[in-house]
Amino acid sequence: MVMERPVQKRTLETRARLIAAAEAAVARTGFEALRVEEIVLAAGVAKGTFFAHFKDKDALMDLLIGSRIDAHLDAIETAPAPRSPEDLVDRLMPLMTFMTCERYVFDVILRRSGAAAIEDIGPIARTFERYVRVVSTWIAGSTFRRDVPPDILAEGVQAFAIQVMALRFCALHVGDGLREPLLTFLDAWLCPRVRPSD
Amino acid sequence: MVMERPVQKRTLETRARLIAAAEAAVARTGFEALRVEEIVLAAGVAKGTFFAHFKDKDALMDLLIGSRIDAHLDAIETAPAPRSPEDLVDRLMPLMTFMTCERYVFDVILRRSGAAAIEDIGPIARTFERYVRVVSTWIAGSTFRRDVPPDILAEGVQAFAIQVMALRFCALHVGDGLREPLLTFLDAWLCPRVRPSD
DNA sequence: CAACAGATATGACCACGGTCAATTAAGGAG
DNA sequence: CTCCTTAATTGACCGTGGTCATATCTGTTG
Repeated sequence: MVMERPVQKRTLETRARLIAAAEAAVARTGFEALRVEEIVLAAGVAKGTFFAHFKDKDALMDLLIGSRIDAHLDAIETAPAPRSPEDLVDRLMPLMTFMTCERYVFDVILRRSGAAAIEDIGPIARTFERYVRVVSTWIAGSTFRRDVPPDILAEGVQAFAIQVMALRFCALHVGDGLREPLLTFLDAWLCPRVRPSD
Repeated sequence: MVMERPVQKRTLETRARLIAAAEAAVARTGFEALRVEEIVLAAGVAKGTFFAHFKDKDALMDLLIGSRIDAHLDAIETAPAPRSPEDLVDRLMPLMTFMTCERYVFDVILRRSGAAAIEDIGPIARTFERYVRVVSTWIAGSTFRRDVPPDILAEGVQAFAIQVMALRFCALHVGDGLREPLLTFLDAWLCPRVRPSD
């Protein structure tokens, strides 16, 4: 007879130990310096066990980074509709600051923001959908332009945010903050001031 | 006495052989499957020699991919100003198709599009500047909106192009072409139709 | 309880990018 | 031509992510 076995308690414990060890290591040395070896040693399991729980190192990163992004979204999603592009930028700033805390983190985010197959859509990819949903809702309740649907506008906001973050790691533009350039784009995107005769 | 020695002929030959071997391998199996070992064997040099010529594997990829992007830009830069967003999309399509020919290629492009230090700005990063310059020139000669400077508009075009290409590798949107979604964005970006009273 | 089946864990092993002290070639000076 | 300095090349070696056949554990069934 076919028996569907529930996940063993042991499994959850091991997984929790791995994640805890990883978080601790990140807190100590940041994301980039994280080594699978290090996690496995701290968690007291064999290397192979790590890969029984996570498809690869990126999958763990996805989880850790994704949960931080989610925390940022939790903090802002219930905010009222922004009154201006400045408002919008203010809300997005903490998230963007986190996303650019390390070059490596930003790379992982880009790599994981879209998944090749439905079955391996990871936490980060989900946060990207959520991001668009949140921003779209804000825009729907705002006084920004109405000639384009809110979800398209929201995707545009995401595109500009990524553009600006990428610029931050570019030698030519380093030192420029995130805020000012993003504001330039969002102002033009959300509040176009073309003359009607044009 | 201080003698500045010119680069030896041998060096150029070795470098040329490495690049030729790499190009041949790419033609055979694509970018992703490229192995340093393979290149080095085909070129008849030791592994260490490879890294004497290229900082790392990514640097070679940067070169190969960058030169292809440049070829695409060569082909379109002298075109006259686009009359419509459709026109603009048409011109950008071949380049975008190349950039998304392999997931790995797109990843390299993203990773290399900005350089951490001035001294290691690579070919791809340069093509990104060139891209913006070309599009900016087009826009300056077009009938698109005038309330935002052409170079900002051009950077926006780049941001949307990247957004759309990223979407292409996303399971949820696979199958959507590049053209239609990009057109949606560029229409809203370049030809906003807000009512003056808004 | 014993026997069993499937889920978990193990660690030796591999693939591949990258390093570096040692070696060899190039070509100018005498 | 020989000597000498610097550039170029070599390949054994390393770090790290990832695999997989084997061993162990767990909960179930009779």
